[in-house]
Amino acid sequence: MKIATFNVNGIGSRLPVLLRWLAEFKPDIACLQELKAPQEKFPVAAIAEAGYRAIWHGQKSFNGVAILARGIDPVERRRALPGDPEDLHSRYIEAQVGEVLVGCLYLPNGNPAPGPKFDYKLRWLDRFAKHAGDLLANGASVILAGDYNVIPTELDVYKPESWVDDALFRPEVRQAFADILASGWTDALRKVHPQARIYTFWDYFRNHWQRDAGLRIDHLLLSPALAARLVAAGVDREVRGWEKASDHAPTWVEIAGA
DNA sequence: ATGTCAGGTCATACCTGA
Repeated sequence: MKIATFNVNGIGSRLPVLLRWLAEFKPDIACLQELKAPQEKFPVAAIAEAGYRAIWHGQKSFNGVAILARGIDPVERRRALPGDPEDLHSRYIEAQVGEVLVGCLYLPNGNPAPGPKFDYKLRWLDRFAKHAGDLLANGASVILAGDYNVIPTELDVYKPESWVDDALFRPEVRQAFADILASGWTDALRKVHPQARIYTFWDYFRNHWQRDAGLRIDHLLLSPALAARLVAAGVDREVRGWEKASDHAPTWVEIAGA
């Protein structure tokens, strides 16, 4: 079973890229972020035509997350992170998909740091860590996949020194991510490729894609029950080179059985 | 500071968010 995460950067203008990726790479489950579309503008018919059923949480202008599953209904469990009813950003959705519980997240970018946006990122990370801990408690097969906006280590950025003041690489943020891993979650890409330089995002500035000046910020975290069945993980890099590409590439894991 | 996208609006030129 292949489970992927893909920050599409606008599902409206990026629909041809999304449909081509689904057709060519055929993930069983796909977590999408940055729909940048209100709830009623989600292209449910085109996605159904491609063979996927979906749940989504849209928002005007920015944010927005979705879970797609091929030939099976995602059964929604929640459409917000617990802990702050006043947080109205569409950044988290969770569903049971067959035997796997799937959490799809779009963690706040947090720039500029310091500032209120960075404070919001740290609060969101704290709420996420608590929820991740709750999900671990019952031993279920859980995956938390999405755009974390976290560069975990120096191996995950083309030029660490130019990112030291960025909200994606600040020590508090890296520590929060490391604490989540230490609590029992497995960073699937890093588990399969311990030393490799792997990027999932190349911004549109300064020919970063052409220079392979990227970041690894899209992550798939596995609970112990799923980590035990991890057989492969990777990035569909070529998608970043397609016409009208998102600035992120789809990132995936292969789980044995099912 | 720069750079390039998408989506939005006191709309065909700027704003935010990334």
